[in-house]
Amino acid sequence: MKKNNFYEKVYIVARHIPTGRVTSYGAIATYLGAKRSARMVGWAMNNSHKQELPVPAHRVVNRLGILTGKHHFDGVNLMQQLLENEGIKIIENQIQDFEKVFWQPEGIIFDK
DNA sequence: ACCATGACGTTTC
DNA sequence: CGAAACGCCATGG
Repeated sequence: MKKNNFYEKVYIVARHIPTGRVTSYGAIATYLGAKRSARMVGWAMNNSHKQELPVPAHRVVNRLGILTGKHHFDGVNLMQQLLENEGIKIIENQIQDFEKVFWQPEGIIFDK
């Protein structure tokens, strides 16, 4: 993991997700200029736990607002609990009112 | 350079 | 609705 551009950005963006809001892998990828690399974003999340700074990966879901990556957390309920704890309603692994809690990356400052 | 992998996305069945 | 087939692309062996 020496990559400092793509992953770094992904982590930075993820850390900018406001509490109680969520975004999608595709949104992040698009914001980073590689809209076709949503998979990379997901993969970055996979490595996110290795980062020193905490990355709220639970606030990143797929474009349908489904917690596809929940299996990568401690328990399959952790991700959902974290989100619900922030006021997000989830039913059957799917975020309710996804459009309302969706957060589009913007105004992010990439340190570097 | 080639091949495999993947927390995606879209389309099709 | 669920599964599968593609497409896409960065990363690592």
